[in-house]
Amino acid sequence: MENPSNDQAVFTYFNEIGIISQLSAGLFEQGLPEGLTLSQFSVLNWFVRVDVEATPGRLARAFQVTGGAMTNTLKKLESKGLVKVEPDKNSGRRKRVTMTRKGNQVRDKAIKAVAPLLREFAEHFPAKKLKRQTRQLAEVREYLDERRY
Amino acid sequence: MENPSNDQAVFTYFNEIGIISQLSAGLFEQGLPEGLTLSQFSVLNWFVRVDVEATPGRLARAFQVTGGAMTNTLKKLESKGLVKVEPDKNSGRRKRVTMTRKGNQVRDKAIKAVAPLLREFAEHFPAKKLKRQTRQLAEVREYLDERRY
DNA sequence: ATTAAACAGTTTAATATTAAACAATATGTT
DNA sequence: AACATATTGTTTAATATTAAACTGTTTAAT
Repeated sequence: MENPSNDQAVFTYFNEIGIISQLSAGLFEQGLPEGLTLSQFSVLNWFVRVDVEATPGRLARAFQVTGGAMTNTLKKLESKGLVKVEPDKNSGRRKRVTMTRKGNQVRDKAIKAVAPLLREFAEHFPAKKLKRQTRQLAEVREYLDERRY
Repeated sequence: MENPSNDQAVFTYFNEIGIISQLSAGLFEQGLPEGLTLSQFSVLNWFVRVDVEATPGRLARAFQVTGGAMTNTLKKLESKGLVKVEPDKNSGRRKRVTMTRKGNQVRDKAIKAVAPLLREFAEHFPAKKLKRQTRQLAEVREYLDERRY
């Protein structure tokens, strides 16, 4: 063992992250309407924040999930009438995903539903601190993303 | 909307955490021996770091998972001969979980297997920075833990 | 033009997790 | 002592995810 205590520090770090991921996802989903999962909500939110249309592959990459997982998420969203999935006119293998009006409404409803939770959290962890942490986390996320094959 | 940009900051924060959790778990598990999952390894590691024996409930609480999840994890570990699960002599409803010698060996092997990954990570993110972040994360984790019902 | 390789998306089987129902045991109240 | 309640652990059904196999389409090389 070259430096086991450092190893332990790294391990503890990821352990904390894992638990927070689990707890926060649970808290979020409790509040979401229409039986939305966090993944489903995230896709809806993406359409507001990033772009009005996407391919399944682009979404899968954006959320770091497999294509299969995104297929499943989009199917659920489509069956709830929240997104529309059409063949791409320019390419026979791509598809074009867009959010429906209902999708937009449900997303707004979801935002309102989780707002109190977010506010409460923001009171305990001020925006400045949070943003600094987010930057640090983004570095780690980018590193891990590049690190995998 | 009272303060949507703050809401978005909180959401982004948890989003980064979720992705890191996913990526790091994946990287970890790729390296682990005996087909160990991260959960299984974490339990073995716990026996080295925290205590030599435990009840299933104590472990479930330590890792913030449901009892059912821990039952499953312990069954897998038991079937691999890495832990022993016995009835508690003092209480008919509790059980006593301990790590076997093989469990100890496999844990050491696992530590060695992931060490290069941890070292590489530690080079990019120095211990001091990491520990500061870990403290901040622990605050958030504790808050979320108390926050849920 | 053929053919091989890469790419986009889906399907399948396996699995870890959760919530809820359940069984067994212990604790506490009267 | 009897009975209600709480605790501990397991089981069950549902589900989100992954890896791998598969289908269809596009691109590139010869």
